[in-house]
Amino acid sequence: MGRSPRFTQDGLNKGAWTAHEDTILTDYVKVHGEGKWSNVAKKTGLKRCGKSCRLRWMNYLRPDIKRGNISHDEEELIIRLHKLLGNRWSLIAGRLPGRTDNEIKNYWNTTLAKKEKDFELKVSRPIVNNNYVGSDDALQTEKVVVTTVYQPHRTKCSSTNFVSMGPSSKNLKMEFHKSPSSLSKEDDHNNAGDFMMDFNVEDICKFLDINDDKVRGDGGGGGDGDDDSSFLVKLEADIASSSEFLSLASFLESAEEWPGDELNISTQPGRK
DNA sequence: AATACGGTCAACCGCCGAGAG
DNA sequence: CCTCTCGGCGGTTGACCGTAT
Repeated sequence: MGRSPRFTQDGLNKGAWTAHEDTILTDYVKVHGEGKWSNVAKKTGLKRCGKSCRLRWMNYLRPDIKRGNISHDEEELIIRLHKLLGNRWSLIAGRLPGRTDNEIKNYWNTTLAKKEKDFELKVSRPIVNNNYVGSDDALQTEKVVVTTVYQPHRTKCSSTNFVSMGPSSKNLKMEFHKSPSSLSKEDDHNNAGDFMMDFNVEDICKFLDINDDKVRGDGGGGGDGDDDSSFLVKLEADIASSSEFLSLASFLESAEEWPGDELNISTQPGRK
């Protein structure tokens, strides 16, 4: 696999790594640790650029790398994460211990991309079936309403999920309620259509690609709710739809347990 | 047996952001 | 500020391999 060895004009080796080169690099990292990759060539005589050394270590030589086929569970998780995060392979890999972004990217491009459409329904349905009893049509109407468990009022049926978080919250518990208009009598009787989900603020921020300092407010800058207006606006704008909330729930449900601090959350009725 | 073809995956490339000077 | 270096990321390439023809 890979590429045959070849040399650049500046004498650097390119292409496939040899076992001898792997040994040199591994020994170097054992002594000096990761980082300072540009020093590897200087200190070991290895004719590889720093980037190549880093890549080889990260994608192949690291001792914690998991070998072998992607399991069914891992595959499902990749699909769900990709649905959420797109081609952000490093983030996806971060949720799969022992797997590298390169490996997941390759796996996606060679195997999963074709199946993507087939999987879309499968990904969303387990959550629907477990927690969100109702027809798929109800999901499409984007009438999920979000409140927190700490302020157990239900917002009025709205098309916008609007949530504010206190400055030190790390986890965010949300209750998802099917909108009253889409609940059948039987659903209502069984409290079906409601489910609760834990969210981690950092992940929400990663998901939304925003700075979580704005949420926590520790060390100055963030402050209380009033200072977070920009965050709230973005949150409202970016994950207003129920489908995205469900996707986020799906993602975090599949992640490991989050260490939870006491929450400091309030909700506001949806606006729109 | 020879060839073509498509899948796989290690490795490279170019871009970008952070941090140091 | 500006420049430079480094590390990280996603996209792409290309050698290898198995299978079909």
